[in-house]
Amino acid sequence: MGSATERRGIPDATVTRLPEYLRALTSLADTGVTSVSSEELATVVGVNSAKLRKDLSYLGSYGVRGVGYDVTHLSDQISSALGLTRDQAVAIIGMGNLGRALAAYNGFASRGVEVVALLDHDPAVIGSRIAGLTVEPVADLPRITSEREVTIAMLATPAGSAQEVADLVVAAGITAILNFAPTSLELPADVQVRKVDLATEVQILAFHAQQSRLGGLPAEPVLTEAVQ
Amino acid sequence: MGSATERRGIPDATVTRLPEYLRALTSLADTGVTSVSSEELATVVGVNSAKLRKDLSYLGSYGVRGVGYDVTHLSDQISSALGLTRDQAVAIIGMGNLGRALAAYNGFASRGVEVVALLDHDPAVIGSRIAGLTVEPVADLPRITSEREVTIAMLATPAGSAQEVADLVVAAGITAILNFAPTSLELPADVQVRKVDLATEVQILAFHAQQSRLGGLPAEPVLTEAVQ
DNA sequence: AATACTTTGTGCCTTCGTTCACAAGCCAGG
DNA sequence: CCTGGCTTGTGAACGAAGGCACAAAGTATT
Repeated sequence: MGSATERRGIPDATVTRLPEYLRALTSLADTGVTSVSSEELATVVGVNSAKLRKDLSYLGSYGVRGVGYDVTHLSDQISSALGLTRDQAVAIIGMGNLGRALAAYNGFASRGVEVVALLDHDPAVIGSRIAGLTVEPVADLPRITSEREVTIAMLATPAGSAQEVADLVVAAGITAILNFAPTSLELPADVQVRKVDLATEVQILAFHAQQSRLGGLPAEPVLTEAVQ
Repeated sequence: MGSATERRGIPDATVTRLPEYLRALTSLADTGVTSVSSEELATVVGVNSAKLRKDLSYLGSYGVRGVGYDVTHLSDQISSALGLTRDQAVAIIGMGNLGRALAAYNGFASRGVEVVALLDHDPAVIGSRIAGLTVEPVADLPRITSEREVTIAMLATPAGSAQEVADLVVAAGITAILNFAPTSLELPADVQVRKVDLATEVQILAFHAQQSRLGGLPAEPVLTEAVQ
C-alpha cells in the first residue's frame, strides 16, 4: 500500500477517511445545514477534530477561521479530490449471492458509483437480467471496459477463480479492484486492490469480544484501548 | 494455562492480520503442507516476512529455528488467540438485499462463523425462511441473544434505522457489531464496531484510480481551485 | 563432534499517523 | 477602529507500525 509509487500528496490514512467526511457532509446538507465547524463534523463521524482539520488541510484551506466550513463547497472539494467529478463506472464479476446483492444494492447511486456491467462465466447465468442489467460473459470484459469506461472491478467470484479473473481484469485495463473473494491476489504494483472479507471481519470482532469477556477481571486493565 | 495462552496486548494491526494468516494456513493444510517458513507464508499473504514473524511472536514462540512453523499447531494457536475455539454465533439484522446475501453466504461455516438468527422488523418479512432460517422480529433479540449465545451482530439495515437498531443490539447484551449501514454509530466505548461500507471502498479506489491516471504528470496532484 | 546451513525471534532505527496546543485569522459588536 | 470571542491551520511532541539485519537456536552433514 504505502509502498512503491505513492505520490507525495494526501496520506493513505486521510484518503480512507475522506469518503466518511463526504457522507457526513451530504447528510448535513440534506438537513439544511450550510456551515459546519471541524468540531461538529468530527463528532458526527467520530474522529478527533484536529485530525479532521489536518485531513482537510491536505486538500487546501477551505475553512474560514472563526466560522467553519461551507458544507457545499467542502463537499465539492472532497469529491474533486477523490475523483468523483464523474460517476465511477463499476463492473461486478461473479453473479453468486454476493454479486447479486452488490448489483441490487441501492446505496451506490447517490454516492458517485454506477454499476455498468455484470459478468459471469457460467452460461446458465449469462443472459439473465439482474437489477436491470443483463449478465454478460467475462470474455467480453475488454470490450465492455473500453466501451463503458469501466474504472473499477468488484470481484465476487469464489476464492478458487479469483486470481484468474483478476488477471483478466487487469489485462482488460482496469487498475482498481475491490476483492470480495477470501483470497489474496498477486497483481502488478500499479493495480490498486482493496479487500472486503466478511469472515475476516467477524474474526477480528471475535478477538475483541473475547478480550472484553476476559477483560472484566480485576487482573490487568492494561488494554482498554479503543479500536480504529 | 500459565504457558501457552500468554497473550498480553496484541497490537490492533496484528489482530487484523491474524485472520489472513489463518486462512492461508488452512489453505496450505488442505493441500497437504505440514510445515511452512515465515518467508513462504508471508509470500502467500503478501506481507513482509519480518512483520509476519513479529506478529506471530505476540502469540508466543511457536516456530522452530531452521525449520519453520507447524501448520496445524500454528493454526490452532491463532484460532485460540482470536477466540475461535468455538464458532461465533452471529445474528443478522435487516433482511434487505444485503442481509439476504449475508445469510446465504457460504464462506462463513468453514471459518468459525455460524449465523444463528435473522431479524427484521417488517411484518411482511418476519416468518419467511431464508437460507434455512426463519426471520424473527427484532423485538425478540434479547431472548434470542441469551438463548443462542449470540456474540456478534451484523447490521444490514438502512442508514436511517441503524443507530436505533444498534442501541437495541447493545441493550440485548451484544458487544460486537459489524456495521454495513452507511452511517457511523454512536455507542458505548466497550462495544466493538467495525464498519463495512461499499461505497466508501469504491470511493477510496476512485482516488487511487485517479492518481494513476494523472500519475505521469510532474505538476501538482491536488490543487483544484479553478473548479467551481 | 564439529561444521555448515537454515530460519526464527527481536533490538533498533525509520516512517507514518495521531494528538496537543497555540498563533493566526476572521467576524461581530460597540 | 478596536476589542473580544471563535475556529482554523499547523508546528511539535508523541506513539504505533514497519522493516532491516543479525544473534540465537535449531537441523543436517560429514
